[in-house]
Amino acid sequence: MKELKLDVSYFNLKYTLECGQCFRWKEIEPNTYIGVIKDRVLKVRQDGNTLYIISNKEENLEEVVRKYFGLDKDYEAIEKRIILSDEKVKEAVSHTSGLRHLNQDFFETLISYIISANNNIPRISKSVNEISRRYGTKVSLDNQEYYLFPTAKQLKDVTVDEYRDCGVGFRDKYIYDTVKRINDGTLNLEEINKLETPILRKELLNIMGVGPKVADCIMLFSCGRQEIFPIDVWVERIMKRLYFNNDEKTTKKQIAEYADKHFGKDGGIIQQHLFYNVREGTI
DNA sequence: TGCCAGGCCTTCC
DNA sequence: GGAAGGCATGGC
Repeated sequence: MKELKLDVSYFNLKYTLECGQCFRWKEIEPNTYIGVIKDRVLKVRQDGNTLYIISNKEENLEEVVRKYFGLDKDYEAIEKRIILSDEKVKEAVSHTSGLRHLNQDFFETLISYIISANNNIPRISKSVNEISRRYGTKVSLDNQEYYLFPTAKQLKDVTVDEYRDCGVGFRDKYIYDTVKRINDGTLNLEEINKLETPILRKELLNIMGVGPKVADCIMLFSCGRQEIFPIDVWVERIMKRLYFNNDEKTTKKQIAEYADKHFGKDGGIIQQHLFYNVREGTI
């Protein structure tokens, strides 16, 4: 099996894969992760400024990896720009330089973030993995078996109760309804992905189980809308503390307006740095 | 035991 | 359009 070797800079594999944006990567040894993406399984190791990658599928491997990890995006410029926002952002980025947005599959991200509502990351991972194990295509790497996240078509006969058995809880009916809409054509992800952000957001909000926070995560992590600033309980907490004098009465709307005004088009990546740091206790 | 987790839906005003 | 309550489930 051929190993792909790529030079990177302003890239940190650990921060990128452990910042909560993805649910299907596992660290098997320090700086080495195995994960399943859209159509293949990858083993990725970072050693300094080099990535070493093997996959069960070598076709277009470099292209797929570059796109998934955003390797062609100028993160040097992005980081140098965002640390000028203010001292708090600068402090956060100093702990998590190299954190990048992934470009994930739209459908998988949609379902994963429906599952994320009022949930915790380990359990989200468990549910997504279980849905994949039951209904996804089997692939193998290094004599180990993995499962791709299923397509909507592969899920077309799955019942509400069967989703419940995957550990998704009350979100079972939302997943069922979403899959059904995709299969009957009333929801077309490729089409809505072409829409301008405010209209795309509206379309996502029409999906059962998708509210403002989930819609924002989907747009940021799988639709390339880098200005989006999702506000979950962690981000709400840290924003209140850093920018609103810990005032309990601060609303999400005020936080969103602050982020839009001060972080602008870099909102998404700043949010990721804040999220990672507040959960680690480093800010 | 009770609270929390990358919130959302329904109901009611 | 905004506030309150319910919601599956596992970890702490």
